[in-house]
Amino acid sequence: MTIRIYNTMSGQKEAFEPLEPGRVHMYVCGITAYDFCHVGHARSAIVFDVIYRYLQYRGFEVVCVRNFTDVDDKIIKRGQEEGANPQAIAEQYIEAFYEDMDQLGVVRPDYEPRATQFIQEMIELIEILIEKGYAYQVDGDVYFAVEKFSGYGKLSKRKLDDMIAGARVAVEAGKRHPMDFALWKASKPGEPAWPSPWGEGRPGWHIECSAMSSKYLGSTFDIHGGGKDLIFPHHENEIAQSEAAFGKSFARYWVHNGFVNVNQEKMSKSLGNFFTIREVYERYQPEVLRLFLLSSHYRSPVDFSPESMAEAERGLERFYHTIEQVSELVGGLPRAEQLPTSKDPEFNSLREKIDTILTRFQDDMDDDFNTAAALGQLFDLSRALNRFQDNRPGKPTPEEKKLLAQGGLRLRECAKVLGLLERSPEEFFREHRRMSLEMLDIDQEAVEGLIAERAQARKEKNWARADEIRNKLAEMSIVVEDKPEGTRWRVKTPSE
RNA sequence: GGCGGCAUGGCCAAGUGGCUAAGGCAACGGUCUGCAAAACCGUUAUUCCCCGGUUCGAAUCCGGGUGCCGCCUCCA
Repeated sequence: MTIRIYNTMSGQKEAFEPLEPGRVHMYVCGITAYDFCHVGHARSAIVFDVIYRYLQYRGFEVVCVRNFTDVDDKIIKRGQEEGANPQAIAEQYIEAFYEDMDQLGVVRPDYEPRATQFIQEMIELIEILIEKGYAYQVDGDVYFAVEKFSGYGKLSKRKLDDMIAGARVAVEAGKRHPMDFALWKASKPGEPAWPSPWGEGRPGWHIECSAMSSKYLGSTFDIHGGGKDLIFPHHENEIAQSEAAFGKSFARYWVHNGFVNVNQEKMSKSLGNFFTIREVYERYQPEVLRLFLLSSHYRSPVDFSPESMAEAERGLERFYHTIEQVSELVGGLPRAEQLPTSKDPEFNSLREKIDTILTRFQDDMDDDFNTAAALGQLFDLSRALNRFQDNRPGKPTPEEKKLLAQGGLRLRECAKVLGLLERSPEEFFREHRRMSLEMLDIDQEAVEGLIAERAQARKEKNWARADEIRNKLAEMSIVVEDKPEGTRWRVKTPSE
């Protein structure tokens, strides 16, 4: 079975064959560091994090590059507004980006270059483009001449004529064609500037990705990714620059993630309907956001809402509950072993589920990284594990324990590829409780006092009193669970 | 105006030519429980926006319609 990837260039799923067998070179467009990241950025990061993890899981040696744009109009503007140096602004938001991403469990790519570290390479690239007649200089600016590149529009499926027809295109003096874009911009006083053959200036946005990708991955590489909104003009322009300069085809598979919506509309700065990642962390654990975002296919839009986040939270509780139960029963999860055998049909039914989970998971993931379907397989296994334990009220036999342990282990093995269930259940539930109590402003000791009081009442079989306390706790959004070994409690979040 | 995407049960969401249309959430009934909760079992789409067509056979392909969204300016 091979991996199939939807390629924006062809508009179809294609069998994935890297340029060099066993090795994958991928480049992902990162952020422009001028503000805190929102849920849309989180989606992109998570989608490509999962692709990165999965390709490694499938045995590829992956070299992944994700850039930071640390020089650009928005950063400069922000600097002016705050009276700060643009470089400091970029630094500050790159730092914030790492804080957000680390919590989300996004693995760091192999290389994370910043545009300003590659000024010389960009200048060299622009010189090649001028030499080859693809670019021209006007005063201190250099533009790419889109008409010279015959393939312009092949990724976004547009024709130059159509583009100018409907849209208002910035009329900039000196451009030969309205769609020509800047490779180099002359800097105004007070703006960041680097010396160049065309005078003091700074690079245009698109050129950095062409320069950095070729530097780390070669002029032709396997996967290029980013949000759907980058297809035009950013990726179209990258193709034009790179293919014009190197005379070789650029990225082989173009992967684009869909948007995060709010009430069916794209989450964006301009609409003001965005939630920063750190705002989300005030109410939910980062892992909840991750599960939510992976519950839909990466190319589909997802609607961000309290309801869907609550749903993801319940889903996580379910998974961790299963792992907790299994761990308690078998005493931690040991190493991977062969699955034990038995003649018992129930045993074999679970054994079958466990035996096939890895291939079922892989089949779904191979099909264009279908995380939603893959998660379905994991929920299915989770339920099977719960069922088996539920139907064995007595002590499990050593063989049964072994089977359950392997089931728990494999559940985690698959989840890990999605960046999920990497913590202990205790940690998850503790954190869940802590956040809920804080949000509802409930005192933990008060709750525990009432629980103890109720335990006493129950001991005396004073059910009326016990229920009275339980009702009181319920009003505080506390749900109790009486277990043979004692009473547990959890906080019911308002959205539940 | 140009280009592209989406429409599946109460909600979320897989499935893109053929076994009983995954899975999650919610609801209801049951098992368990002092009663609950959690967990488990069962029930909830003869049907996949509408109308035509192709086919032995379509949610899946083609044509038309309706609705929603995105890109064409910075954007993950």
